[in-house]
Amino acid sequence: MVAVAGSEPSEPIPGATVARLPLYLRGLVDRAEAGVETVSSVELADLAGVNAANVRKDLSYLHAHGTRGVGYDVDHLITEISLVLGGDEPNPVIIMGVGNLGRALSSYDGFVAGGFPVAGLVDADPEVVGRRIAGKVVRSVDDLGTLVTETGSTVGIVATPAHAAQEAANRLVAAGIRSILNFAPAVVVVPGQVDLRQVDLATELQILGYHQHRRSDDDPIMSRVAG
Amino acid sequence: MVAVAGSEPSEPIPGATVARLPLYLRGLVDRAEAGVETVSSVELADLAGVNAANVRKDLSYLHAHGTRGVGYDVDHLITEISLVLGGDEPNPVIIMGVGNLGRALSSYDGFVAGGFPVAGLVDADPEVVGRRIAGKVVRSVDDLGTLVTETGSTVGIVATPAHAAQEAANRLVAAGIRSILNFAPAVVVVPGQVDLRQVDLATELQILGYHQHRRSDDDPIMSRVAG
DNA sequence: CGTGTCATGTGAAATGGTGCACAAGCGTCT
DNA sequence: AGACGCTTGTGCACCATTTCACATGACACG
Repeated sequence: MVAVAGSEPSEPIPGATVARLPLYLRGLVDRAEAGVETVSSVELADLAGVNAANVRKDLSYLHAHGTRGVGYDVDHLITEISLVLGGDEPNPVIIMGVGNLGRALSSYDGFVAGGFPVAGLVDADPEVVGRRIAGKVVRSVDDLGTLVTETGSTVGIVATPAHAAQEAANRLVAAGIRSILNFAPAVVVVPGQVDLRQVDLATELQILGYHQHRRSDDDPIMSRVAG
Repeated sequence: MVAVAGSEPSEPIPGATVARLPLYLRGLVDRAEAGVETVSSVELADLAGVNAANVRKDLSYLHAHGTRGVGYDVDHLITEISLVLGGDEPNPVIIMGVGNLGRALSSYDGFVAGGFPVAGLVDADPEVVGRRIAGKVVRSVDDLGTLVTETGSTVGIVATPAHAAQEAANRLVAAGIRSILNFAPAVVVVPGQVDLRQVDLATELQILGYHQHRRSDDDPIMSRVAG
């Protein structure tokens, strides 16, 4: 059961680490633009808002080693992390659903900057199909297959209403999409080969709500102690 | 050092559990609308996409007990979870920054449905201030204090560009906001009494990118085994 | 009223992640 | 050349969370 592979066994990186790599990357790019050549794990930890030991352990999973007494080479680390996060080439995405949220995402700069240019917009509503949004013509769901192959997209974003989310995901999968980011407030099920992440805006607020509600229960007493 | 409190010591609920409560709530509301009276932990687990034992343990933290052999009372559970998540009353929110994302969030239905109506929009750009978006007039950052007290808001959403995020958060805190949801791709620091959650759209895609990139390395070999 | 079936509630093991503390290594300065 | 200061890399212990497995209890039916 040992790796028989050809190129790289590439030890699996813990999920928690992967989730932090983009943060590091952002901090590093920032520093690179400021002309800095090296960063210590402490600086990077500050930049990302995490513990320094955590940073070192995270980076030890990549093959990007630092220099003791000096720190990490900024440029080298940037290329190393970029490589781990989806290769070096841009990864075009398809957005399903151009309602309020879909439209906002279509022109979200962060996607392009992160290497995920928006390659196409798709909507089920015939009213919307054909209209030009953020410089792109909205395509019909029937064109999804062609759109995916044309653009070579492998990532899909679901920004439909909740009731249409599963259907949208199904179509994306059928069209050959490998990764889906779901913004619809609905649980979506996909086959095992497909990677799915959920971003639920209302849920985030509700989580905040818990802590706030909880605090206001205790505050009358606690504020005298902790204040 | 035992609890001296008046009303409820309210044992702290684990963060991971709190993050799942909104999911349960959504599933429960769905079932309630379908006229169902009781759900089992297995059904609820399906609805939320988690393990059934996990559901039971989560619910055991609330005081909502189920009935053995039957399941949980849907209505009772709904009110119980709603109560834990920020009380029963709606919690108005202020949105800082009405760019693409801010505008989309202003008219996002899920917020109202989740008990978080948008109470006000704020922007730093004098061009935008005074304009009407999603039925609300955009206010100046200088009016933030008044806006917060007027509306009784306790939650703030940061939807500004990255470079303005920390400043926006600072102002929210100064205005008395207790919870902040940050959509800007920047690490924001807030005082300890303030609760902060980060939602980073580009980061989510990059995380997906890792798995996809990783898979395409292994796939030629793995697909024969796992397929 | 007794029995069977079903679903909850929970102890305990397994897993995953975090953070401390320290040894090892690199560069610099004298 | 030698010593010192700084920073990495990591073993280890701690904590949170997940999951299994099972005893406990409720309901229904004969």
